Amino acid sequence: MQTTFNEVQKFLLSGTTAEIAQKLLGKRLCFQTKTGVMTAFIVEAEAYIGPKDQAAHAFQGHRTPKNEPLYHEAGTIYIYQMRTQLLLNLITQKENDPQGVLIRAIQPEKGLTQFQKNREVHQLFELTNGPGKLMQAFGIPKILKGSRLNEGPLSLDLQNFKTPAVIKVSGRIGVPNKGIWTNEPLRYFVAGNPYVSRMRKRDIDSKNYGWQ
DNA sequence: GCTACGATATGCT
DNA sequence: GCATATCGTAGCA
Repeated sequence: MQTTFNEVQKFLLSGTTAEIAQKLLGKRLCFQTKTGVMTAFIVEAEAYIGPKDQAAHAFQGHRTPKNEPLYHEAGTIYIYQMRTQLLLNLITQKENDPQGVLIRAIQPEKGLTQFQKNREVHQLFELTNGPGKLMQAFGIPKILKGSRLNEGPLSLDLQNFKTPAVIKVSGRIGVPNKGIWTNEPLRYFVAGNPYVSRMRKRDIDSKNYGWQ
């Protein structure tokens, strides 16, 4: 049984964007490639709260072709390019309510060989512990910007998921000098999971990786 | 056209 | 921790 677009959309409308960012932890991302399917669990996500959020691309209703997908309905994929990296966002809320969740880190499950082929690293945990890194490891193309989840190669699986033992909260990364928005607790991650960005070695739960 | 700059990654100190 | 690589896009002329 596969998750449908309608189910994903319902899920992405089921609370505030901050709540959804939190609920996304442990959910499974699937990417269909020519050679097979690659899957990974979300371990870190940040919420961006629309026009009032100084750190969001839709701050003050800013709207251009570049961030247009932000204004689309829940379940739309928004890919932002920063320098040479791509960043993956899932749109939450209704049409014209530009909110979304930035996927910051994942834990690979199936297709690990393909992940490592796409992105060679010395340390395994370096593979997907950052927003640009995970896009490279997955090999997700920018063309998916503006398309919908579960209708193309990229889908969100709500049936097979893990449950975080402890969810931690912090201010968002890379958001300096933005008043209260710099420290607003809108970043959520699985405590102890080694794939979370900026995770300190001694905080890693090497037994369960932070899962229940 | 030209310029400034960003939700980063990496490598060096 | 801090500099810097390096690229698409917006904003303006």
